[in-house]
Amino acid sequence: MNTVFKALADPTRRQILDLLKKGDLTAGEIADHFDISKPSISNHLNILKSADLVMSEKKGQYIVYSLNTTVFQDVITWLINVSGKGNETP
Amino acid sequence: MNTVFKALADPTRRQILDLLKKGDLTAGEIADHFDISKPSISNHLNILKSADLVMSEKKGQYIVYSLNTTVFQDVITWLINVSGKGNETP
DNA sequence: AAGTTATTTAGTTAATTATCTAATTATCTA
DNA sequence: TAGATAATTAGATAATTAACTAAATAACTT
Repeated sequence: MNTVFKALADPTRRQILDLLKKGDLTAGEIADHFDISKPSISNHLNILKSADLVMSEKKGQYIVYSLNTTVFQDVITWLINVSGKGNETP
Repeated sequence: MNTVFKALADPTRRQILDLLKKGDLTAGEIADHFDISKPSISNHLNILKSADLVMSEKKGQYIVYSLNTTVFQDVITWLINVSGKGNETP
């Protein structure tokens, strides 16, 4: 859970997720959207992958990244739980 | 928005939010739950306050902290948007 | 097989962050 | 008002993180 929050705490990584929302992309295509070196983007992708927020699949010479939407639900649940419920005066 | 994600990216701060979910607490009461110095907790509270995740109110000698639930909704919305919608092949 | 392209790994550096101790400010009580 | 308690601010240090360049790996093309 901490890994996920840490991964989400960087604006570049959130932008990457925003890009992938629109469709799958190769590592290179993702890097092209940023003014950051490819190795740095590679590192960000790794962090997102470790947090299970994205998946990667090798397609020949390319590596295609895509969103893994399942983990988001856990974060949403935590947030709803901490913010929404438990506030009723019993 | 970045401030909020950064604030949520620390386990101690998330624990503080979990505590406040159950009810308001003074800075000292919060610090008592942790093995960390009071100044460190004070710093964490400051970060949570800057992110508008908590509010503080001076009650005499004490400062009472409480959850500010409104900001959580923005984070939830972002997460739902990035994970849920936009995946339909149009 | 030699060269080119895509991506990652390794190693380094600079910036940020979490923590600590010590000192300060403010409030309460005897 | 003097002493005790609550919380913060200040300043220092250690750990983490984001970024870079250079090198390595893997797959495609001619």
